[in-house]
Amino acid sequence: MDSPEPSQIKHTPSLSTLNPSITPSHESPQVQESPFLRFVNTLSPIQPVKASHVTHGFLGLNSPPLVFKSPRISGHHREAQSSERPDGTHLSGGEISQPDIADIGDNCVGEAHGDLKKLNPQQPLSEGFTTDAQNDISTQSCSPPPSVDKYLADPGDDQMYPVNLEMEQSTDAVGSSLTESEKVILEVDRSDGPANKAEELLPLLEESNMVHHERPAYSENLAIMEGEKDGAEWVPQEVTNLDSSSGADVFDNQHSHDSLPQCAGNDQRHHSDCTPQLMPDPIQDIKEFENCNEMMSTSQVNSENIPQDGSEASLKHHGIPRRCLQFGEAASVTLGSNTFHVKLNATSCDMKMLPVTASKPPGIGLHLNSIINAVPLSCPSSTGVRLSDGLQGMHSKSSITLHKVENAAKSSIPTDMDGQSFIDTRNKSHETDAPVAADYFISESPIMTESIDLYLENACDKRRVSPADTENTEEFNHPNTSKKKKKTNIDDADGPKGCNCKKSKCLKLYCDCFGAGLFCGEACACDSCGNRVEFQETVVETKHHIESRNPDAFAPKIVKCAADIPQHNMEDVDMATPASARHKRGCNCKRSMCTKKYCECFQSKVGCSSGCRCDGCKNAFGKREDFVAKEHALSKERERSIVEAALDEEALDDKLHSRPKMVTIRTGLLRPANHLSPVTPSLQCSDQGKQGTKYRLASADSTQSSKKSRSNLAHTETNDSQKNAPTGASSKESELIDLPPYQLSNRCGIRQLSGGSLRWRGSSPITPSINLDNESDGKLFDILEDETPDILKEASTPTKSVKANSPLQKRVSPPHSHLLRIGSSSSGGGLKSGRKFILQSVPSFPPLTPCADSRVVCNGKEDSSTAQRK
DNA sequence: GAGTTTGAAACT
DNA sequence: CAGTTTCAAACTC
Repeated sequence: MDSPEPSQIKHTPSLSTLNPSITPSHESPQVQESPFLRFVNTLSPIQPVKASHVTHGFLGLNSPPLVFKSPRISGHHREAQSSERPDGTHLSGGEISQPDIADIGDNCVGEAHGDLKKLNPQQPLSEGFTTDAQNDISTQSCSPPPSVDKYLADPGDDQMYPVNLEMEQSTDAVGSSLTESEKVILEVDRSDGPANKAEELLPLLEESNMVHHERPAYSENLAIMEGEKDGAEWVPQEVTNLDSSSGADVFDNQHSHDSLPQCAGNDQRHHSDCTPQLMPDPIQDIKEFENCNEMMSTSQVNSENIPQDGSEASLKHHGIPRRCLQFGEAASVTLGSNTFHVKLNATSCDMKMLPVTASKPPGIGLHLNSIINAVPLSCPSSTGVRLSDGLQGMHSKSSITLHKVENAAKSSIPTDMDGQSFIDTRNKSHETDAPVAADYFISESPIMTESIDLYLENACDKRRVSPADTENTEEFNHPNTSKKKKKTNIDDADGPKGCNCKKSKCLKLYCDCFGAGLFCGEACACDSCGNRVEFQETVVETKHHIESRNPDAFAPKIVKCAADIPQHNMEDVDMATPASARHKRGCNCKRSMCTKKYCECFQSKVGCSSGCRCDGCKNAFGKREDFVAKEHALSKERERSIVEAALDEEALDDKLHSRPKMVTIRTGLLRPANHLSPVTPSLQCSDQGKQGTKYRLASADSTQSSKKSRSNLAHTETNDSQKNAPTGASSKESELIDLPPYQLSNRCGIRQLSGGSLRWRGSSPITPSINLDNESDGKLFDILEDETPDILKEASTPTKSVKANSPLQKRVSPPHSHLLRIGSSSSGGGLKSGRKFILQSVPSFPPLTPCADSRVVCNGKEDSSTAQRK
């Protein structure tokens, strides 16, 4: 009781603030009296119950203390909770619960209020309160959690609610009695068993607290349920009332099933009406729950969620639960158990789809795994996607783990996480992507780079190590993952292979592990390895040192955009490279003829490109000669199309003004983005950087830009000689500066992209995709021209979505520098990730991007230089 | 498993 | 920037 007041105080405000609707019930009598509430009260008790859910949720919300209490165990735990419960309604379990229950049973909602009021003079009880009171009563054991429950875990929560309802009704039918409440208490302890199981199931890292809260309530409910069941069969009746379908079976099921998930499932079934909860399958529930947890743990919840939830409890804890809550709530809102379930899934799906910006950062840490998973789905376009993907991955993982987990203890969960990494390792794509993902993270949060790297490394280690570790991971275990695979590794199955460094201490790029940004692990057979977690500082320093010399040192060597490059791409097809990927730097093979793994291109399973300096290239994935020839051909075609387009536009100049985007190629040819269906040229970043020629694109509004661009015709094509020379474009850029704001904006976008190479994408030549060259960075956008078949080459080579070959294979490391550059380069928009940018017709780009800024951006040199330096 | 070959990375 | 050396992986036997 002591605690309740403070808790109440705390909670009250929060509640009111959070949900006006909620507040009325508990503390604001004024609100309570609202006609609506009255009406509700007048309604069948069932409805109030529904309301109760809400209230519970709030109560739970209100009761952060509960969270703190969580560690407590069963009986005491409960009491403490009850005492702490914010609402006066939450009287001490013994005292309040009994009378309350009696009241409820006898009087239903309205009367209960009075009783409750009496019981809790402290709090102003209102009619609205009654509903709450019921909730509280029913839940008293449970009530606190509701909010918590919701936040913590959907399933659990869901379960709780239905149970509560039943409890209430049961109490009514049975007739309230202290004895029952006592029983409940006693049984609660018993119920702990199941609850514990549930906890085990719960993957939450921190869940313990949360779980405890939920447990007691849940356990109590179960206990009550059981007790009542035993005592009387009313329960089924009640159930039937609530839910025609489920009925007694549910109880039976609950009975039989101690595990939460099961119960939850049952509950869900039962309470489709009253409570949203509902995961038909306990397993699914668990999965969902785990997913939520994972989500939470990994992503740490969106900021958005937090406010909504308004949970007072520790953010951390709540964070996870909140995620769950959202899902749960959404589901609950929607309703029927089945529907709910579906929706829950749907929501999860949606979540996947959603671009969760906030989540990213959080996710970084954990979950490289998730990231990795995510990556494959959609190359690196948007973090949101990744996350979502990651979520999916999470789901899959969780599902997988569940089976194991059910029997297993909590500890299993972490293993699962590891398992994820394993999964990743299996799939080449995943592995390869991992670094990419990391890159993205890095790009987005440069600060995180180091940590990210570590994660990656750790992940790698896990990969290597874990497979052996957990049986569970068997699935994930890569066949190659045996400790020292040195030479076993390989192509398709590329498992993580360890390095075998003898003299470099694994602190040079010679070391594949180091080069991939990974720590050496068990799989490595290196001597005097300095690339271990213990030596993080050294490793980091070394990395910095290397990057200082070569910013791209840790960038993925193979750049490819699987997603970005549509089959349509002539280049891709022509290139004959599998994923339309190319080695960033190109190989320098002299004797191997690019037919052996000595050749990085070959090893990466990509064709050689113009960037290669190989002799007698016979790369099975694409000969350099062929590549060049094709590029050349393509470039001509493009020119043609461009010219045509330009002509067309000229005719349309008047209209063009309205049109947002023209991409001007320095060749003087205008490319009407408009031609392309949506006027959106996609830009891709390509890393060829040093080697390749760099092309600059200037996009501006169709007419003006085109004109200007024409004036600017000077096309700067840089051959390999230009490698690092960011210089030159500035003068050209100046021209661009004059463009109207929106034009500028467009430019800026392009600039950000400022990739060196252009690439036409899409079936129609109209849609150009611009590849960003790391090196080209900030430079003016060069126009693709005939003269520059190389351009095409480049473009083809590295389309930007970075995809490294299996890191394990030969390295794919997160291109910090690369991404960072990009981000830096894009002063205005900050294209941090190597995303593909689509120039859309943005009629008037908000002046937000001041011309000056754009100009600055336009100066490729500066951008590039700064970016690289960064 | 030892030795050779190869080419990238590092160094001058 | 070119040339050389170092290094470790890839390859061969």
